[in-house]
Amino acid sequence: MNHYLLEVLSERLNSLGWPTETLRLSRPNDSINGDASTNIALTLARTLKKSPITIADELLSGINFDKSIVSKYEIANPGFINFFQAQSNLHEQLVNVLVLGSDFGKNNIGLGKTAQVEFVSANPTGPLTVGHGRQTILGDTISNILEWSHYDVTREYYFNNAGRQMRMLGESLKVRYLNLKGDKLSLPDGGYEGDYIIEIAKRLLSEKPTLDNDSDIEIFKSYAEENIFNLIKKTLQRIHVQHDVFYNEKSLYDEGKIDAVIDELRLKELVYEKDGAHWFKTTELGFDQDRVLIKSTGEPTYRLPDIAYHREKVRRGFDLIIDIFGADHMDTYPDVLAALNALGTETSAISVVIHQFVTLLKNGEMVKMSTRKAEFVTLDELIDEVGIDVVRYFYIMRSANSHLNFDLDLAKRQTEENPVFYLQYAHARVSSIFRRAKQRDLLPNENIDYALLDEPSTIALLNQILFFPDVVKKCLSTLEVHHLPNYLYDLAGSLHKFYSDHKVLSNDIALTHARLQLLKAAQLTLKNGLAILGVTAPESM
RNA sequence: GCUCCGGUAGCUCAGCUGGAUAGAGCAACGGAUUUCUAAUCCGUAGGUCACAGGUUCGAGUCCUGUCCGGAGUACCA
Repeated sequence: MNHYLLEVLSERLNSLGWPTETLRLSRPNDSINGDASTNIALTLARTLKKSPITIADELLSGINFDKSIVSKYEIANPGFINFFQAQSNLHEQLVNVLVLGSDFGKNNIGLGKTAQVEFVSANPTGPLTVGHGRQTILGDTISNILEWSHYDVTREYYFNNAGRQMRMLGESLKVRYLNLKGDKLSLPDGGYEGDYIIEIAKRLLSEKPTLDNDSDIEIFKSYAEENIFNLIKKTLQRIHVQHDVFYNEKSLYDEGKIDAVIDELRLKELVYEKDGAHWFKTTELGFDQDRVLIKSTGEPTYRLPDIAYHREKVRRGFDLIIDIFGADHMDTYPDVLAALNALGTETSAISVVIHQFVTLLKNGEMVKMSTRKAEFVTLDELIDEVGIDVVRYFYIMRSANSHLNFDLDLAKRQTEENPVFYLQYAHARVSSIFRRAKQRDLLPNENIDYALLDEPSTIALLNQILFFPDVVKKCLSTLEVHHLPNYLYDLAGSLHKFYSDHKVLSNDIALTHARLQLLKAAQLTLKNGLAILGVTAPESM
């Protein structure tokens, strides 16, 4: 109906010579105000110098609405125009949903386009923590939304296995290894204290028992890296997150991409030397302080490879490039974008999604998290406690802009009053009805009398179902995926309400068939939505 | 100091590009089950949308300022 309304309304506005820019339709909060509403008369009042009511009158008087689409319209104070959708039109759309089936909710916005989503990107220094979890699920869900919009999506994990951190990791493993052999060495300053290092040391000892203090640190480093990466990948696999590309920062060095960036920035006179370090003249680009690109030790900071990496992403030709960062990386990307712009690289394809932190509450107290000090709860532990579905749902049910309070104790004990179960239960209930229907040989009927679907909670459910594609589009355009779980929760609510209002399988065969069609649509919408979230839609619970 | 995010019911949070009487869940209280799964449904109660100005027909939503909480402001990533 909305398409139709926008079309006839703008046509009428044009013929009156009135501006159409502010023409919008919205869904009234209260269905008493119709199924669609426009404030066009209010917005035109000023420029036309007429009362909104008069404008609305004039506007509507020249339109003959198609009765099979718009059953009724009215002008409401102070000047809204409300439209009521014809039920037959609603029922046509229901049929359409059923035809689309598992494609219902998809759109073609990304058809023929490519997208790259970079997320997780944790360096292999320790297992994924509860903190990484948010980004992991956020990135994967955004990727799913993109795929639902027919983008060709590359999920990418960017990592760095060189530098100070990794050396420290190697040192830490070496110490733990030698400890196992009886050596009383203690961890270096800033070493990794986690027990997982000891586990890896044990494994290394059994595989290569002859290493000693003089052994090449490289052996320890690469062994630690390999083991930790396997750990990370196993965790990702558990929650069904699969990256297409693991991009090693090192390749940027090997292929001369890093040198190219610094050379070109130097040519632009945006780099200077001070105290033995190479500085990026960001003040010249509008920032309040300059940044180090290459430390006095000769090692680049993360900033330089980040610039090279992003430049490379743009070169790879993606139509859409999405970076998922935690709030702690807030400061890094403006510099990177500024550098790219200075280098003449187009940055309009790049979007950055910043998510706020996850605060973990344990026994009502905040747990401080640090990988190095091993003060953290791993993502694996969380999955063990609450399960994959709950983990995936919890991480994205809230806006990425808000801090996420993850109360561990609550999450553990809450398994029965969890929103995700509310959703799944709705799906299972419907499945149960279909099992019963099958037992009674209520097979799909070709002549459905959709006009029988006219009770309030039925119409409400149908409207809710039809809203799904818009929600997907909203998630896409805003990259805020929490709208989806919120929507699905409401959908489940409409479904539960319908369930308690109406018995589906009854002696009224015609009505039963009509309701089964509606349920089929509701079920597939839930299923499609849950699929985007990566949450299972159980047949029974 | 500066940059970014948040401040909405006792708690955790929604609130679509400004719209009509600000909504859920949890917690509290009351009700519904000879019925397709009660992990459900219905009802009651709970609000100065941090505060103060501004913009306009209209502001939780936009602008300015203040206060509170968080993140950053590294030759860590």
